[in-house]
Amino acid sequence: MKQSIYENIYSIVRLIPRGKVATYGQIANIVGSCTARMVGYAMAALPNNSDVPWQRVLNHKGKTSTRASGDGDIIQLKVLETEGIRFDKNESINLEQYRWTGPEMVQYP
DNA sequence: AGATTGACTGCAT
DNA sequence: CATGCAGCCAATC
Repeated sequence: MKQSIYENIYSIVRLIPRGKVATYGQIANIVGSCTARMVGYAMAALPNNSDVPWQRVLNHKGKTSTRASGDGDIIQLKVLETEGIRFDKNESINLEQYRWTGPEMVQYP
């Protein structure tokens, strides 16, 4: 089937291993043909029962960015804790520690 | 076809 | 690191 830009983004997000997270810009960089906004838009269009671990996608601040500032992000935090990710009191994580470098990318200094 | 918006990022302050 | 402004591209009206 014709893979839309969304499908491309979803494929990348599905590749994120457990216990790792990626930023919207990172996903956009891996896809290469979209921007951070597209990733966010794709996530927003994602159904609640999709097989895409959208919760592993955070913003550049290392915090969850859901549409609402209410409970939506709370669910995300809880799921990520189950993944093995620890959040600090500010509900943010160490991006340097949990940053996913990509499906075939290596860690850069 | 033009204007608006959006689960963002980067740089400046 | 927080806040503010600009840039980015696609979807929606």
